[in-house]
Amino acid sequence: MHDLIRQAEALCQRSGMAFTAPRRRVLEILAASETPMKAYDLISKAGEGGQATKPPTVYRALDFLCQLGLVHRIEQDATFVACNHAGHSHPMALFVCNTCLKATEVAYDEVAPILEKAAEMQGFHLTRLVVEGRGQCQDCALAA
Amino acid sequence: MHDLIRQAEALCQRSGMAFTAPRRRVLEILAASETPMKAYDLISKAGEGGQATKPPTVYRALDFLCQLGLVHRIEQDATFVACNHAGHSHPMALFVCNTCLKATEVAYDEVAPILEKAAEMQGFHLTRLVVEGRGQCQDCALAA
DNA sequence: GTAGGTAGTGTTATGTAATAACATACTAGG
DNA sequence: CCTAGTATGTTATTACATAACACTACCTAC
Repeated sequence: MHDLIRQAEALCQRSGMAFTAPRRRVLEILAASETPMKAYDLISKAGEGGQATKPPTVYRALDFLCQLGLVHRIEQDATFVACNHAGHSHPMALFVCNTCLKATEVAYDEVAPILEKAAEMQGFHLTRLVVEGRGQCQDCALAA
Repeated sequence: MHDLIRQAEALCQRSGMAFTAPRRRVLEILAASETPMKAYDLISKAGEGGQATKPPTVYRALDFLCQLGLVHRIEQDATFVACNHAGHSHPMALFVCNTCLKATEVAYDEVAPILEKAAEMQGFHLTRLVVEGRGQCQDCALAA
């Protein structure tokens, strides 16, 4: 979990971007969370202790972290989750458990080319692909 | 386009559901639109002419139509689009053109099993799958 | 060193998306 | 009838996201 912060620092330094206080704060909170978080939970959490934190501050940090691939936005429910496989942004699907709400990352390297091909057959050229799922994770299946 | 309305009527009758005025109105507007629409555009459009239409009315209609597979919600940007392949809700991806904003539906029957398998390998059991893309459609590629 | 550009943050205000909660109407079965 | 089920109407509010502008820090070219 502190790994992620160090990775972020390294990544920023390499690409000449600033790993500023609000960006660090947002990433720390997300990294510490078991489950994906909603933006406004993040905002109020970020405001605890220190000075009040307003929406644009957090949204800007989130945009930055998403671009670097350190954080993913889950479109289905507008939540954000820290990425384990940080840095190298290869295509991955996010599957969210309906019970415990934890997100599981699954690589879909095999699938991406197929979808790209299917799109090209209709003349459509893909630049971004979102693959998300819902269901039940292993732990919750065993617990049931 | 009126096909879609007739299909909806038939589908509702078969399953004993009511194809009521607001549901029809929302589907008509979506069917007439070239591109996916945002909810509040729908709301104001639905309110033109007749009596004012409030958000819950439209959202309820959208929920209904989505469940029947007559309409799809595009999670990336919270828009709604009428479904050409209505009724039989086989898995399909929605690819949205960044230029003309039109949505193209692409079946991914081949891909779904692969993703399900990849998920199962991590003990995750899928109940819902979202596949969405962004890029450039054929028409816009040719026009460029 | 200082003028000007770039990148980032702080702050106010507002726009946009979605739903809770409750009242009302229609309709089919007993 | 009347009542259970289904759907709509209405008010209000909650949640998600960004526009616009002021300010600071830093860097670099003259």
